[in-house]
Amino acid sequence: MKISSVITDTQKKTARYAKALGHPVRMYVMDLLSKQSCCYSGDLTEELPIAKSTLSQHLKELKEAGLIQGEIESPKIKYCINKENWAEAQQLFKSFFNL
Amino acid sequence: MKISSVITDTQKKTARYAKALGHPVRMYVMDLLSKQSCCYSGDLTEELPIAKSTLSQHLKELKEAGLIQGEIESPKIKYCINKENWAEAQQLFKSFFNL
DNA sequence: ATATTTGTTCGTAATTTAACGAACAACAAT
DNA sequence: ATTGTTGTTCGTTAAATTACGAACAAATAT
Repeated sequence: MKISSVITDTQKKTARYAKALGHPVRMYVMDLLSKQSCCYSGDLTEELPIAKSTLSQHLKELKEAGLIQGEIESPKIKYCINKENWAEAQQLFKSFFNL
Repeated sequence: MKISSVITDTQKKTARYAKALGHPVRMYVMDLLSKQSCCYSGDLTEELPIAKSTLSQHLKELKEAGLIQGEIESPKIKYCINKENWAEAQQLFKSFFNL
């Protein structure tokens, strides 16, 4: 798969962010974080009707996509938006959608 | 407690569009269509280093997500952006990213 | 009538995603 | 030292995704 020749890095980056946002739970989390920038994983577990292990997986994906980062506040973990990458995603989608 | 009770329709819709855009090939196609609104499937086959059957699958997904629609211009098929849904997606991401 | 062009569908295979409960690790509180 | 809280990791399962070539269908061109 030599997509690299035709598809630009920008398109690949945008697709990567889109993929991370392509699930209702992850969209919910990012929607929340875009408004308050931080939240506790425990709060999400209470709100969302999914197993904590499932939530953990979704948070991991958002982390790997670079959209969030976790800060340890024992015994809790505070999840915050990754401002730098969030700004990048913002810019990418802004351009993509001609906003 | 179902997902439907916590996660809004807006979030689900946005996630659905995001998912459709979450692949480099589909991002490439939509990026093109956002600029010229229509294109021939055959042109894409030439440009992209993937089998035509694979491309067909990706186009089908974009169609099912409501982002594009095909018009028969025998023997070719002209793919066009679905303006109504594209506008919706634009709006959804605009709100989501606070643009 | 036959061949060509165009794109979808079929059959298949490998990989990824999504979900759960159980087990585990880290740390606080008792 | 033991208990409780919090969240990750493990093991498993089912379903979806991605990809390909071959076969097919529809329409045009020869």
